[in-house]
Amino acid sequence: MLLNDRKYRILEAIINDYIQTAEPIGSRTIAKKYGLGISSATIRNEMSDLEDMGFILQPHTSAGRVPSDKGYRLYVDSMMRQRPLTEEETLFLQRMMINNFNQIEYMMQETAKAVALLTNYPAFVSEPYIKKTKIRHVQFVPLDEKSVLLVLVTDAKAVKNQTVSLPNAPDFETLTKLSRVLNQNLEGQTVHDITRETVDALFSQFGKHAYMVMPVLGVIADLIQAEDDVRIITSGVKNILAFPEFSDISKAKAIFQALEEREMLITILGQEQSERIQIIIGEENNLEPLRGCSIIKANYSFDNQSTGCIGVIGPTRMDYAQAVSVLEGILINITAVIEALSGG
Amino acid sequence: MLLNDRKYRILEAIINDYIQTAEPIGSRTIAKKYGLGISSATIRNEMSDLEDMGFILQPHTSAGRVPSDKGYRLYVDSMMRQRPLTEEETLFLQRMMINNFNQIEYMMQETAKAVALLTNYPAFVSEPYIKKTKIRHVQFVPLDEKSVLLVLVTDAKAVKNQTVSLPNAPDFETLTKLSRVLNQNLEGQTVHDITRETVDALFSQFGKHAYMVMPVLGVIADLIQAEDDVRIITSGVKNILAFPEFSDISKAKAIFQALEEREMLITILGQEQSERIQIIIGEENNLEPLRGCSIIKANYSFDNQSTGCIGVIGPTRMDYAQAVSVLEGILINITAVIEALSGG
DNA sequence: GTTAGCACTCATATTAATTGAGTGCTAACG
DNA sequence: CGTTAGCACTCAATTAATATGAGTGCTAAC
Repeated sequence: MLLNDRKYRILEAIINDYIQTAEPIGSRTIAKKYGLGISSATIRNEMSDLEDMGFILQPHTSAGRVPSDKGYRLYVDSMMRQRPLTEEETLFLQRMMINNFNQIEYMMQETAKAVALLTNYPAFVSEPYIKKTKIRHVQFVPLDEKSVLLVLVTDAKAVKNQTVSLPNAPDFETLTKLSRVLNQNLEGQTVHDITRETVDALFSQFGKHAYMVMPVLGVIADLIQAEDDVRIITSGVKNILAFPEFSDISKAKAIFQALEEREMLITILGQEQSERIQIIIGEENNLEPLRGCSIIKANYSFDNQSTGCIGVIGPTRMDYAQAVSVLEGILINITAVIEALSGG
Repeated sequence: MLLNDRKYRILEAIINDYIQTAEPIGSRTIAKKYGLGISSATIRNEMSDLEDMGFILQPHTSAGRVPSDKGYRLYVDSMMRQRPLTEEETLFLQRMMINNFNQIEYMMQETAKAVALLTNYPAFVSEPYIKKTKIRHVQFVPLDEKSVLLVLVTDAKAVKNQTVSLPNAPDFETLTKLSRVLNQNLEGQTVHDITRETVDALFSQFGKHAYMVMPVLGVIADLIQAEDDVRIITSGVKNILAFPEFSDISKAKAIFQALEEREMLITILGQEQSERIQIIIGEENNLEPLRGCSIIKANYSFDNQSTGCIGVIGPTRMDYAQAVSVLEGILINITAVIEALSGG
């Protein structure tokens, strides 16, 4: 059952208006505000049809109409108009990314902040996820008599470091040698690649420093383990307070609660990653605490191997066009920056 | 004008009750709930006196009484009873600190989280602050053909790293040599200590890799600069939503706003650091957006050189005893952990 | 000095009345 | 036949009127 042009335009007016005002909208208002050239009575008839079709609904008999999830779905699928980012916005994003390109954690943090700022919705970003992180380089850095810093660079160029406590730490020269030994044996491997033979080799090549082998391998395993966990960062959660939908403190609290729970976020992010940008409207997500919220997420990938996603969450009445535009802009710019920096 | 025992006990009852219920309390309730052995009429007379003295006040003529800032001041200065942390709480804190001792940033983050969790108030932690960070160790770590990772360890054992982009990066051997050169020239210095002579020396000792000197020094300067900035981390800001004082969304929003502004936080933290634990009640702080809030902060120091503070913020009616207990516990445990790890 | 008793105050809760945005239906119109 | 004017009807939200009750201060008696 297709919508005729008039119904289509009326629905469009209702949704646009509701996204802006959060108030149910009536026939008379539509007639006055959106010059469609028909009377309010006609609009009433059409609205009655739209309601039967399930695109809009009435909070109560004497109120105006409000878009339903199905209505929003139609909207995002076929009537929403995206706008490209302004030059300013693009510049802002690019500058941020270039500044933080080498520190993946800051980059995520800053990206989340940027998205929250540009959309005015709470934003979340999941770190690039690689199934099996490989060791690209390990190196000791002297710290003091009883500890050595171990720096680990992964194949995704993430840099991690952790102190290894030892009864007494070797000097700079020795550490340099040991660093070389470590690299010769471990470079290019995942934690699971490390065999008994490798460990044996390390023990013998470390010579009188063999006592270091196990602590060091432990730290490496920990660091990679931590790297293999998906990290999720949120920003601007307080933005939710600006929407009348959450003027009831208990609802606001529920959102805060939800966005603080890792499990919840992972569930959100986990859903299929096929599309470039995915929109989950209202009841389409089946997480109890997030009923009445919509989620927009953009899946990005990195070197064709690590993937992650960036998204925002808001009331079902959120400004989809705006949010999608920003996320789209981020995707484009991430790609651009990565290419410029790694390709150039 | 000293309070007699009876007035003292009545005031105590009022404050304790108000901290718990957030409702003005009347004479009859005090008589019934807190068996002081006197009638409500007597209590009324005493309360009238207490009001004249400025310890309590009446929101309106026919309401009960509420403690004034002056009342709270008396309370925290002389009638509040601290309780030691439970064994569980202590264990929780110590475990957290030991786990994160070597990664100062995580440690701060986790400390803030812990304080927020134990007190149920928003918490903030400022990073240990050293006026002039000294270079303890610098080292190159190979990354790829066009970049080298620079790892910097400061005298506070903070580890920082940043990629240096170069037209073509030297190999491992060379980097090791250059690392040594760098250390010989820079160890123990602050950024301001670096003289023209030092730079000249680097240029000549770097030989054909002299082109690296300026980029490297730039990165070092940046890292130390960033380190010299005070960082402040907050956690559990949403806890504020649990208090009826902030059930008005706009007030909650103001707090969120305030705690997101670095400047504001620095002002809070900046105030005199003489006392071990400092309590700022209501109007005693003169930051407009935080009117009606109290702040409790604990100043810690680290190796007698770096200092910072940990605090919570809440309604003036906050549970001072509880919050002070937790902060006191943290101070004790920080010291204990530091001594155990560095001394042992 | 303490307390019972009473008149008084005033925020809050309750109820009632009013308003007005919005609907659906019907009948007339081009 | 599709469109529209008109009208009766609905119901959340606003306003006004009223009642309630927790609390006070004061006075007079114990």
